[in-house]
This record gives sequence, structure tokens and C-alpha cells, in this order.
Amino acid sequence: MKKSAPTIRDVAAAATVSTATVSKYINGAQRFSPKVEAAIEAAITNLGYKSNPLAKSMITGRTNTIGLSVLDITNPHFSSILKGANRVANDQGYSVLLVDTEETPSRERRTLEDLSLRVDGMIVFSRMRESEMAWMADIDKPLVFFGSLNELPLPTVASDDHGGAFMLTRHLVMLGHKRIAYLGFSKSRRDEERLGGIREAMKAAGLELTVVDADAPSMAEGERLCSSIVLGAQRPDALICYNDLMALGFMKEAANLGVAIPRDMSVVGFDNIPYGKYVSPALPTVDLQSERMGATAMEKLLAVIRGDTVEKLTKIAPQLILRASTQARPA
Amino acid sequence: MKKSAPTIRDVAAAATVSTATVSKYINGAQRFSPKVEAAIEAAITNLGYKSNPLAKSMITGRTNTIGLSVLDITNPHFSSILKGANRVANDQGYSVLLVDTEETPSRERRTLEDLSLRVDGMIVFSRMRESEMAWMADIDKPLVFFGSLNELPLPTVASDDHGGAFMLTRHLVMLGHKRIAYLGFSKSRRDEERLGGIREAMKAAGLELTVVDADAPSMAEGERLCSSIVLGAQRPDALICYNDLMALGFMKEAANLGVAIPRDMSVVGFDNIPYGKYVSPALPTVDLQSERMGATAMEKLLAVIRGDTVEKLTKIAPQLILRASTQARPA
DNA sequence: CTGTTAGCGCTTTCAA
DNA sequence: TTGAAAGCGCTAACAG
Repeated sequence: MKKSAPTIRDVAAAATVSTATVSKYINGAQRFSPKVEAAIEAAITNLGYKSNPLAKSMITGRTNTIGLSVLDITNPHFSSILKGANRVANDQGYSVLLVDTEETPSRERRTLEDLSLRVDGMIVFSRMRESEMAWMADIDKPLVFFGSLNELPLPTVASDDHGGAFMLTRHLVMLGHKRIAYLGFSKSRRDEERLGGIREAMKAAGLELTVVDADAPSMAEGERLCSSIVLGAQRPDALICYNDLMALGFMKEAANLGVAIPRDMSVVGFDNIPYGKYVSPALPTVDLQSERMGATAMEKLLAVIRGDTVEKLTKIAPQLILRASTQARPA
Repeated sequence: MKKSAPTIRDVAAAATVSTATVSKYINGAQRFSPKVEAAIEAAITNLGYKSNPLAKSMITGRTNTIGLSVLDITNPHFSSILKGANRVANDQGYSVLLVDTEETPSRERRTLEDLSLRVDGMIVFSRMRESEMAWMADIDKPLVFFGSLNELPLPTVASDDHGGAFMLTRHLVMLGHKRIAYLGFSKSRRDEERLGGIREAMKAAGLELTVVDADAPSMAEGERLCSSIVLGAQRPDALICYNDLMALGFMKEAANLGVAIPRDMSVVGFDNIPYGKYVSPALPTVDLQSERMGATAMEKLLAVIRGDTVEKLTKIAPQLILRASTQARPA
């Protein structure tokens, strides 16, 4: 029979010291005489002792784990956020416990409340409206939220969606586009920010905006809505998509329908997912700096955990990426 | 000042029962008289009591957490695996603790050994050679490995890479291709399986294979190696890429270089990532069923944890996806 | 420098 | 059907 894992008591006995001494030594909280340290070290290796993190966590209340909640981990925007957050976490000795909420938004609250008991802090990306999120501020753990908040006193990391949308639209206007349409996704909290930026630029140019609303922020959805947009009575000469995924789906179907991009129509998106650069024509986009956002959010959260004071809102400037899917129109 | 979270003792006191009773009631381990149950229920809601999962874990030794280690979470193949694994885990009351090893393969052992102390089991995708993995079998937690193993007595979930590669190559041969090349990635343990399948089909057709080796399984790498392949002395008439990412990068650069796909050359890949369907021409591929693999691995692991006996190797049949990036050659 | 002594919040015999 | 009591493995005062 295999004996159960050695405990700190076994080590203490083998080294003929107290458990307190072993504990302090292991945690580097204190130095001891060379003789004692050597004895402890020997006992540890002989026994193959490993400190039980659960017992430690119960006492210290710290788990060295951070919860990260995203909407859909297969969306490259979120994979990148996770990548960035995970890297920073690992560098500082933390692990990431992932939550993918997309499929069950109804259980989001329960899921996050439960999660909060198992982690030292959490980073949340949610589709909930701010008015329904009050409970988040009551969670007894540090929390960083992705996106802007008006009321809730939570630290946030947000991209400037309004600004990004404005410059993207302005660029299209300057290229001479007149009939610009927005393929949006109103279920998202960022949709209205982008719409605001677009409208502002359109208004400044004295143009009317056509808006189409999608049911999902996916390639399949962009593909599905394509025909109604390009084969409608007044085809737009430029389309701004809520994100790159929708734009990619749209472009594929447009090609099937015989609509050439950018000759017949310009198409642009948001996020700067890696694949936008590898389709033909390459997709212009607003780089929201996904990975950086993830890293920044994690840095901010760890700072809060450390007890540092942090600014409430960290805004990350987006960058316009110009590529071949846009083309100037005759004035 | 905010009082600290209520414990089971507070509940017991409020309901004037013992902590043992509360514990059993909460865990549904036993029924009690209606009066007692009502009192406990009331105390719990009044106090807003939440069971501390850490304390529970320390005693029971179960954390309801599964560790999942992948090579690069931004690779859609792994995102999908995670998606599938996470769904199954959540359905059965487990959470997923993610490890992304790509950047520090050197610390993989330490990372996983540490991880093993915090989870009930783990699922591992690794680039290590089997001969260097003996320690994995010694980890004192259930573990499911992705890929085939010869020696180690670990349960595994694997795709039939050899078979997939064989049928893919056979298809190209039947289309009349003569000069077939493989853009491989020898650092991967699956590379040789794929190479084996390709060689077998080539041999059966009496053809010679050209092999080029990449440094990374990425779009950028496919892009980088493109010119040396298409502008070399003997341009292949078909290219099999280690994965879809490399194929996508290659196709983009081929277009830049004036090489038309599939007219001048057919290109195929592995994985069936979603983006392959949305480039032009669409990328034929071997669908390795990433999401299904993740789900299957998690099911298998949870079965092991439950104590069920499971078969050592679960093989998942790949499916050939034909699309526009291949074209028949004149015989 | 080192050890003693209390627990952390919970589960789990075992007894009533 | 209920409770008393003994810890799980570790840390954290406090003493010496």
C-alpha cells in the first residue's frame, strides 16, 4: 500500500525541529542556522515532501488563482485577452481559472459568485447591463471589469470604442464613401459606443447611416446577413462591421454573390484578429489591443490585490489598421 | 467595520443545532426533521452564509477543478479543445484551470507538478518526447494525455493523424498531383505521424515527397517559407501543411508572389480551424475534431476520477474536408 | 534562533 | 434524528 503524502509534521520529525520552523523555512519567512536548514532540506528531499497548497490557502485566505470570465473563448479577441492576462499572472505566480459564459448567461451571477470564493480576484467581461450588475460591486474580492462603467465603483480597463469608431468612419468618409452602413450587434454593451462614434463622424460629414443588427458576433452571422445588405435596393458603398469575425463572414459571402471588395464596396471591422490580415483583400480594422488589454487588466487586478491604489479607469488607445479592403470612391 | 464572512458555526448557532447537522444538511448527506431543516435554511439566508470551498477541499481532498495544459491558447485548435473540455467540465460541476505552456516549455514539469496539487485531475497536451515524460505517470492525480503513447500507462485521447494524412495525400494523388511537398513542423510529436501517413500514400503511388521544416506552427511561418517553396527550381504542384495556420500564411504570400491557388498549386492543411472556410479559395483540411477531442478528454478524465474503468486509448476519426484550394491536374 | 500553542472552516466518525 | 469531538495540513502569534 502507498503511504499517504508526507506532511509538514513528518518533515519536522525527520529533521528534529518543530513544524513552525519548517513552515517558516519553506516560506522563506526566516533564516535558520545552517545545521537546521540542512536538516530540513534533507528531510524534504528524502520524504519527497510537497507543501499542501489547499491547507495553506485555507489559513492565508490566498489561493494564488485569478478568475477570468469571458464571453467565448474561441473568439480570437478573447483568446488574446486570455493570453495576455495569463502571461502576467504566471509571471507573478498566479494561475488563471477560466470561465466561458457565452452559453449560459443566465447563470452568470451564480457562476461568478461561486468563483469569487475560490480565487484572489477576478477579471470579468460581461454582456450584462450595468443596472443589473450591482451585485458585482458587493463581491468580497478584488474585481476588474472590461469596459466603461458609469455608476459602479469598479476598476475597469476599456478600449476607446467611440474614438476608434470615429476615426474608422472618418477614414471612410475621407475616402469619399457616401452610403455607409453599420452591421452592428446591439446585444453587446460596446455596440452603442461604436455606434456613437460612427454617428458622430457621419453627422460631421452630413451623411446618413444605415444600421443592420446581427444576432451573434460571428462569421456565420456576417455571412448570413450579407445578401440582404449587398442585394438590397441601395447597396452601401462601405460597411463597418461590429467585429472582424462578422466582416470575414460577410466578405466571403459577398464574393460568392459576385460583389467585389473593395471595388464595389469597402468593408472594415474591429478587433484586429490575426486572420483579417490573411484574407484577400486584407481587412482594415481597429486594433483594440486585445492581448494588451488582458495583460493590463491582470496587472491592475494584481495591483489591487497587493493593496496599491489604482486609477478607476484605464483606457487603451485603439489603432487604425489600414489594409486592402477599402478603396477610395470617386467624388 | 465589516464583519467577516459567516461560518458554519454561525449558522449552527443561529439555528440552534450543531455544526455537524448543518454540514450534513448542506451537503445533502442526510435528511432532518422539518423543523430543523427550516431553521437551518432560515439561518443560512439570514446570515448570507456561503460554504467555504477551501476548507471543504482541504478535508475532502477534492477541489472540483481540472487542470488543462495546452501549447498556445491563441491557436484555434487549442481554443476549441478548451471550449469542448470546459463545457463538459461545467456540466459536471467542475472548473478549468488553464495552463498555456508555449512560452516556457522548460518549466513544464514544475508547472504541472505544482498544478497537480491544486486540481482533481489534469489533461495535458505536450511537446515533450515520451522518453522524457516518465514523471507524468508518477503524478498522484488522474491524468489524460492528448496523443498516442507507446510506453507510458496513461489514458490518452488521440486523433488518427496517420490515417488523416494518408487520406489527404491519397486524395491529392487521385487528383493527379505528382510533385507533392510537405511543409512540416518536426518539433511536434504529431508531425511524424502525419509524415508517416503521407509517405505511405506517396509510396503506394510511387511518388517522391519533398519535405520542408518550419520553426513554428504559425501563419507567419507559413508566410515566411512560401517564397522558397514556390520560387524554387521545382515548384510542387501540391503542398500539404502541418496545420491550417501555416497553410493560411502560405496562401496569402503565394498570392503576393503571383502564384495562383489552386491553379498553379493545391494547398491543404490540418485541424479545420474556422478561418480556413473563409479565405479564398477555401482551404481543404483534415478535421481533427478539436472541440470533440477536448470534450472527450474531459469525459474520460472525469470517468477516471469517478473511479470508472476507461480504455487506455480513445481514437477519434478525422474527417477530410474538401474545398476549393485543390484542383485536379492534367494526367 | 527555535518551539508551543492555537486555531482556519469544515467533515466525519462515533455516541447518544 | 442529532451532537460532541477530533482532526485535515498548515500558519501565526507569542514565548523562550
